[in-house]
Amino acid sequence: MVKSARDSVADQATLRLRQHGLRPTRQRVELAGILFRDCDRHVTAESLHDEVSGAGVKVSLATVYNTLHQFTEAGLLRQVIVDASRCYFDTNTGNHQHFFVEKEGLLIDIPGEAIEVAGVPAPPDGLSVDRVDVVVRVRRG
Amino acid sequence: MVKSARDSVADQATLRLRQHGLRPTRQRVELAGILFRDCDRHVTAESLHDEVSGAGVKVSLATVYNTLHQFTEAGLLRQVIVDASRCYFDTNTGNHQHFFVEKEGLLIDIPGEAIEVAGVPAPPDGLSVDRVDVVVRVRRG
DNA sequence: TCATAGTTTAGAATTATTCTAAATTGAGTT
DNA sequence: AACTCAATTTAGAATAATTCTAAACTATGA
Repeated sequence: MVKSARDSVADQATLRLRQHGLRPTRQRVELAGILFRDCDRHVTAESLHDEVSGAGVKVSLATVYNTLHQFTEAGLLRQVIVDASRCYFDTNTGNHQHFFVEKEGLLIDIPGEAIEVAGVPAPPDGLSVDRVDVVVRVRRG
Repeated sequence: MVKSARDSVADQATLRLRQHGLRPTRQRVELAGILFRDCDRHVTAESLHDEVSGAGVKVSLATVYNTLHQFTEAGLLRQVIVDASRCYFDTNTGNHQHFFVEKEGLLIDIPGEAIEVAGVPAPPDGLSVDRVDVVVRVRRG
């Protein structure tokens, strides 16, 4: 029996999970496989659940939520807040910003080096800057 | 009977509502009075409902939601998206950005002239920029 | 005063998310 | 391979913010 491409994705995922102190369960390996096989993905819990279910894998929605949060804690994902009603997770954890097509719920990365935010005043006393998020809201047409 | 300060706030609110094609109902006048009496306020539906209720005025939460959206449509308010679970409304509709203290749900305005965002790439084909939002996430300490 | 379209409201419905407690499982022992 | 046990998964209930619905109310112009 030869190793399939799928096995290699799973192996990569398993390794990555172990490196981040996460036990590589079947569910986490499947989700990590989907999330990190390709680059720069933006998912919601629902969209990821649909995707993994569509691939014939049985993972509960609760586990998708748990896993997204654990991956975020572990630094494998980053949360993106652009919509009051949905929470997005981004596989790109580096310095970058986003275009957001509200109507379609579509996020597009903007390289961090491209954008520069100048003139941010010092925050009021007792506060320190955590990070600066830029959302470029765009629409068709 | 002399005119009270409260009446004058109500008169201003009434005028403003008429100017924007909104019928000045008791509820809308009360809410507009609270929102626009002072400058630069940031509210959620819940916080505004608490505030108006606390002032002894009876307005349903549904009406607060309706009113916030109508005011936004009319250009009297602007929505601010900084939190995945709550929706904020800002009485400052001009060009400006925000500090956000996540733990406290606190928004602080940054004048639009202060901040400059440079290097935003052209959006992908078929998309045009609606606006650019900057959120400076800050924390105590 | 009347008519009526616009508005308000209580409560039900919806949506995204989190919680709970019981069942299952991964991984290190024996 | 069987055993143990803490970590994980899960179905379904619970929560929270928001929206919807349909009936009651009200501002306004005739």
